[in-house]
Amino acid sequence: MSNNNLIKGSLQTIILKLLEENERMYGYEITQKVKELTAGEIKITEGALYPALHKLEADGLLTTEIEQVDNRVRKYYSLTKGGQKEVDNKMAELQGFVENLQRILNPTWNPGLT
Amino acid sequence: MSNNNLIKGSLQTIILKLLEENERMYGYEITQKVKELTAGEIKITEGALYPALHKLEADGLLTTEIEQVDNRVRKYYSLTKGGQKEVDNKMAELQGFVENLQRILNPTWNPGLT
DNA sequence: ATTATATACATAAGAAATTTATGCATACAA
DNA sequence: TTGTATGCATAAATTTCTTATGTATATAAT
Repeated sequence: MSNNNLIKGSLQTIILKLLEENERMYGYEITQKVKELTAGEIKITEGALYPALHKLEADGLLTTEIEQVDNRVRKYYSLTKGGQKEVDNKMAELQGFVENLQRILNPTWNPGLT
Repeated sequence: MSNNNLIKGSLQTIILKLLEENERMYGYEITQKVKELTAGEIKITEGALYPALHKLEADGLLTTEIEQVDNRVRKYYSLTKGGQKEVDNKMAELQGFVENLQRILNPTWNPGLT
């Protein structure tokens, strides 16, 4: 994940959320999407992405379909029902953590502000 | 750090920021402060905290003073000049990361909103 | 007495998530 | 034939953390 040593542990959440929005995606597509959304500031490395995808699949949160496109193999991932539930859990967990972080780091910050 | 596998790498930022606000603190005090600020949701473990403090000191960002209080030893930490600069760097880095995370996870979110 | 909890430091073994490096394979441009 | 892009994958090493353990003092509970 680029030069950021921050927020290890959010990769699963990123994958799940992107798949909630996009129905199905393949690995390389995810790396490009993240790069695009963050103006190149966050780069997901293959060494982090593929093991994460395999784990989510092993945990029953994702399913795969393999397709041939232009003589190249693509492995599409999509959310299972369990995966769809897990998106909300992970998002709530992450949001809660970020709020706690704000309470620690930003003394003037108030969670009720709009 | 409690049951949160999220945000590994933010501990240094937390330590530096708390020391910017409090002039000087000792290890146990830091764990209690974080617990208090987050209503017990984030608990910094000793096994994470002390090695982190030692590393920050070794890197020249913190200095220490040992004192006896009620027959117990306390090791007070405070920011060096280098440490004071590093607070801003780490905070900017973390804020930038959180913004990028929002761009990925919250499609309707706009960084310019007030 | 002695057990538990709180304060206060520290280190070591193990687990988890990542980076870095490497490998295979196709397509296209220089 | 060299480099870049696409597309998958795994292994070694590193970082960062959890869990467990150890030392020590003080106080409250059993």
